[in-house]
Amino acid sequence: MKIGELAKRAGVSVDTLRFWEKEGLISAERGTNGYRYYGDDSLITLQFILSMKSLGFSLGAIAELLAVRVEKDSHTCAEVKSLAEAHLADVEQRLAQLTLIRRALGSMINACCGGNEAASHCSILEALEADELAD
Amino acid sequence: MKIGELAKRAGVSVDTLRFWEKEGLISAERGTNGYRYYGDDSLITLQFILSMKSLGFSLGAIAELLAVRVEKDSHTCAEVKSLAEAHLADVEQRLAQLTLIRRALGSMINACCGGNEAASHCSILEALEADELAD
DNA sequence: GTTGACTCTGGAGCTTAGTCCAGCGTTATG
DNA sequence: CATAACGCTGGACTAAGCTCCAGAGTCAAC
Repeated sequence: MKIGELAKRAGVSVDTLRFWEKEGLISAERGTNGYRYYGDDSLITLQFILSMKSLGFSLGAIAELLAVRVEKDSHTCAEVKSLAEAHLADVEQRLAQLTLIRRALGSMINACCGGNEAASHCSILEALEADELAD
Repeated sequence: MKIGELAKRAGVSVDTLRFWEKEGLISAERGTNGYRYYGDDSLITLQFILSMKSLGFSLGAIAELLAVRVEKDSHTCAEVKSLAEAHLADVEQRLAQLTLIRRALGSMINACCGGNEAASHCSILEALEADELAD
């Protein structure tokens, strides 16, 4: 498929796709006309990129994770493993933080009557502190 | 405490603190000399901001969550509750995505021998797809 | 075979989130 | 009481990550 269709299917702009290519996140076959042509696998890559981005990973970090596939044979297993382990530690930490925030938001929602009264005792910080103490 | 001490304790620059104040994330008492003075609660706010930032939330979204406390009486419980519910849905989605990525990284690490061989079969995308199928 | 939609490259411009002065006032220490 | 360290404001600058042209070629449909 051409860039326009891929962009539409992935929900990003063609400019973004060309930018991500320049940054080394995606790649494309080129026709004799100079056009970029993509397969369905590109869509999966894009969904992964969008996920990672929404989680606050930088394009550089995403490229690093993706690069392993592209440059398979130039990386040793040891390199890949330690890279993956570093990213896993990062992911674990984010999960722990998100879990705390989820609990705090849950506490706020529970404590909050939801009516038309002034929300005098609803604060994410108070909920976070209460939750952390409740451990 | 003054801005320099708060910055040091929170691990951010004084410029950043002044910028965040301008953006409505934090506030400070002012002395007659014009200096900003902070209490210990500011440190908790800053830790929350740093957590949220590392998870990819924009300053705007963080300000929105924090604003509830500051403007307590001008928000109804209903407003606060629906805001919190929207953010909770967002957090749940991030948790789900992170959990998938954690599993994929775990699979990569398991599959990867860790030796000096070429890493021909180690890819985050392959691991993700394998994991999703394995459900 | 021309019109309109699509693609290309290169470069300028924009937003977010800071970072870094300059020029000046304030505070603390020897 | 000098001087170094700290604080203030306003504004310029930066990096990341897009976004938007201009100018030119390509393709598809009528």
